[in-house]
Amino acid sequence: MKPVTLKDIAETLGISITTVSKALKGYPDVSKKTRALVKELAQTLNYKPNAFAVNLRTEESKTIGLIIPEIVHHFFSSVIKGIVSQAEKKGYLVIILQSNESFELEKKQLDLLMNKRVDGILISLANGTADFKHITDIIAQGKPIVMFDKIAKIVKCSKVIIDDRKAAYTATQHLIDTGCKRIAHFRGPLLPQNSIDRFLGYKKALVDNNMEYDPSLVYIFDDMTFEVGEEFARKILAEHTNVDGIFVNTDLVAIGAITEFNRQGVKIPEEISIVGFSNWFMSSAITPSLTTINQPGFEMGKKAFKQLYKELKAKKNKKSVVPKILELETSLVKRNSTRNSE
Amino acid sequence: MKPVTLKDIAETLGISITTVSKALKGYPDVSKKTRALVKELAQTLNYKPNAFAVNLRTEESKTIGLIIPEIVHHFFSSVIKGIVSQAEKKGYLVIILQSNESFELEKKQLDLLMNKRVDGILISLANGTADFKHITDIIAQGKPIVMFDKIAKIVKCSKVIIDDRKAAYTATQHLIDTGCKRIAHFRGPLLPQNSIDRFLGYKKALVDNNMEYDPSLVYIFDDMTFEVGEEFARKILAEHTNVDGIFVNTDLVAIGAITEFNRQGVKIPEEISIVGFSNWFMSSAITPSLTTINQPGFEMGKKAFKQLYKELKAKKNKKSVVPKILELETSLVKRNSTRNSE
DNA sequence: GATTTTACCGAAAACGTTTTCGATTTCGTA
DNA sequence: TACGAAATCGAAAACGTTTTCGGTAAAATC
Repeated sequence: MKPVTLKDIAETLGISITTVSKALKGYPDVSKKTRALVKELAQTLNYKPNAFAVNLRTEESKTIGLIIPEIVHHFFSSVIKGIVSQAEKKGYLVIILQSNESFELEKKQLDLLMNKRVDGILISLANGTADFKHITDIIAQGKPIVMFDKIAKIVKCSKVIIDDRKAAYTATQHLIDTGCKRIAHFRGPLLPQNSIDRFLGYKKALVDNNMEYDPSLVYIFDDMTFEVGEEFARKILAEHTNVDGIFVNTDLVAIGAITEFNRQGVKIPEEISIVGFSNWFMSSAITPSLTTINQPGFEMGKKAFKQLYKELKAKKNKKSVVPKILELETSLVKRNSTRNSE
Repeated sequence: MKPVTLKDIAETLGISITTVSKALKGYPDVSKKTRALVKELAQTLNYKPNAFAVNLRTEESKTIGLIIPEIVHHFFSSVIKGIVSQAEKKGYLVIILQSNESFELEKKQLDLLMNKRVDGILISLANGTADFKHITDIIAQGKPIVMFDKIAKIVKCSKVIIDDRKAAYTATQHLIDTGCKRIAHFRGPLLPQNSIDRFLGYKKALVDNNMEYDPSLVYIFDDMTFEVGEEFARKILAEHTNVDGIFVNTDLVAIGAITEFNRQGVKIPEEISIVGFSNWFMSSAITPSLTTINQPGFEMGKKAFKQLYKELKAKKNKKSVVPKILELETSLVKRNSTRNSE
């Protein structure tokens, strides 16, 4: 009934606990014979080291924490998958918590993870997070932490991101290249860096092409829902009949807009061209299929863990690490919601 | 630098470690005065109990494991969210692993969790899992485990499910009630219980209504993708021109089919009515919106954890638990992919 | 045969907590 | 004053592992 321990093996073999431990861990100072004996008995008794004891002794749990704003979200769940798959390969398990886009909750979850003494932390910031003391405190304690996607530029730690500004620039430029003259932007919330950068990329593309930047063409939404896309599509039709292109912060909203335009008989891309962001799998399914920016979530998760792993290793060897910014490549996926560029 | 321990507090206060521990944990045999002193110092020193030591001593980690076939999936990510949110309320953290619908991986992940000595396990079986020794072994060891969604009826443990057969029956009956005379079924893989039950519900509805059950109208798919929906829609049009209703195993595939029918100019619901399964949020977004069965993922996650929690408590009090089958209510969500029932 | 080297083993401390149980002090009451 | 009860405290064991360090026995060297 009780799980078998080193002591059990030692006693039945008439040797010391020390030797058993060393035999199992491949220490050189134990004879071939006893090593074989120990390993065999451990096998037949189905011995599994008590993780709690190992944790206490080694001061590490081979467990990392992950804080994410929202689990039910295609992009984030892809990231989770990337993290979990990579962590598993290196023998790490991952504890998931959700901040629900709340700063307060984010702090609380971080605290939980620290109390559990996870070896390291992966985090994508909540939209509302503007104060970073909870993060810098952790860094000060020497606990490895890496941010991804929704990051804070000001905080000194490793990050894995995409170049939102460049990607948004590319998206907007594509609208311009395919003949759009008046381009609106469905922007995300005011705060998170992504949202800001995508907006800036949009704006810069306009300016670089000598097109007027008109603030009234920027629609801000807090909730990234399908319905918001529908609503903004209606607004555009009502308020700006001359708009012939829209760069949307995220695919889901873009698809909502497409649905509404379809319903109203507005021709895409002839009358209005649309570019989304994320390359959600539904964007190739909708009619017309959505031109969008591919945002590699799975890859981001993998890279984020890999970086954290490096820092965990470094910490073990008492080496210091210089924070690293990993920028993943994005690409424009041309589909049928924009015209052909000649 | 080093985290503060009970010893640190004891030494600066000139009392024993025992008393400090008792003061913090509210034992009655410590005076108001020292209790206050200890608590205050603990506060100012920001003392956090070493989770590793607590784990070792108490033989529990306040951590549970969760194994899921696929993280990037709307239904499952809803379940995850339900589990995590509920677990957090009770002070539990959750470790997520993914079986990738592989039996071998499932076994391996279960092993990992057992080695980590999680307090309990939540699992939704992989499609390929037909042998359950890895599960019963765990039950035999007295570790609480509860299954959800994709379960094994034969295994004696608590489960939280929906009545797939009944829901499928309702869905099919709705097609019949709205005038469909020849109803096809896009069925999931052969193995998992859900897939079987939904098929059986479909079949029973036909028989109960004196309609012919025609095996050639049942299309089996292994991958639940949008593309499969498109493909089967084409097949239906090619092979069975008289089909006027389809009950589809899952919304994503149904939406693929709708897209293809739209493309081909087949009128929904006039020429072909469609009912899906899951109530994925996109099913209200597509045109025509999809009539479907609402499958409460978040709720399922919550209930699954609650049941596990009960069993964890029971185990602590050395009480035995009788496995419980929790059946969640589903409902038919009528939308525009089926006709009005008069 | 004496000495050094090598191979092998185990005692013991340590990680930080929880909890039992016995010891001491304080208090109330006769 | 004396005695029992109540209040308060601490020593010590225990959880199971890892690792240092010293010790003994065997093998190698001269």
